Amino acid sequence: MPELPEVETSRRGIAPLLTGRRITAVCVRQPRLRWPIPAELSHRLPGRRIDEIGRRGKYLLLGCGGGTLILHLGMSGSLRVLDFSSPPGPHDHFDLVLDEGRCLRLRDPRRFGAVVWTEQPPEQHPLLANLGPEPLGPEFNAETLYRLSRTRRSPVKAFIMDSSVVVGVGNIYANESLFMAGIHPQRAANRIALARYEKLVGAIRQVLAKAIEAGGTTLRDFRQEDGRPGYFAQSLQVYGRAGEPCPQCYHPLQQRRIGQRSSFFCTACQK
DNA sequence: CCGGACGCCTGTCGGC
DNA sequence: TGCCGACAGGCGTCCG
Repeated sequence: MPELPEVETSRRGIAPLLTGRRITAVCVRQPRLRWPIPAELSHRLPGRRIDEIGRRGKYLLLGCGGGTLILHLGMSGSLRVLDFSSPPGPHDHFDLVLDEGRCLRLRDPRRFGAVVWTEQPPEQHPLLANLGPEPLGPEFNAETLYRLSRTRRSPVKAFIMDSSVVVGVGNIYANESLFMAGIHPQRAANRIALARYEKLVGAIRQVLAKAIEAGGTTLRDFRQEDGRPGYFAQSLQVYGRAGEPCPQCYHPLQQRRIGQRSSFFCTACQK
């Protein structure tokens, strides 16, 4: 999916178009996503104003006067803002219809995404309550990561993809960050020194920030809100590049499954 | 508490 | 050309 840079790209794209707009209706074409889209949305949402568009990890938060619509893009979701009259595609499952004839349209071929409504503070919702720090925020630092890692014997790649450790780092950016930090993805998290976590924290920050600047990574499904792809795919150093020469040392890049996810790395540069 | 496996879906691609 | 299995950006849940 959409990892943090793609979700943040979506947030930045839709925010100026949605903030302050009034919701007039909800259009559900396929309610069966990760969880069923609640039927109550059709009478809870119309009339509300969208006050702000936030993000927590890979969750988008549409604050609407007293409640929050939580959106998740799953593996294949994307959001567009367009005229409600434009014909929906086969995987356009959900529209938030706005005043002035426009809508926020969720497309999600694999339907691992989610649309959830809560009237509690969103950070208290069970989906968000146990999330770790934002990787681009001040609470994400090497000391915390190091301390958490001491009891974790699983591969460091799985460790940084654990959303209770840090949010937003998915398979692409975990691979890229570990390459930049020179750490082998399979190394046990508790066998990495503090100094190397310093480097890893810097790498994660830099990779995510650059990817946001590029509008995210489009492999197949992801689109920015105006339909353009993200352009970070051309900056990927190792993801999807098995057999190609390492950008640092020209050894062929390796691919291996670690924790059920494809992992790409250089055995010469990453220890 | 931790770690690993599974399932949810559709689309695409490579091999035979 | 057609079929079939493997795999794809996530993550909640279950089990040992």
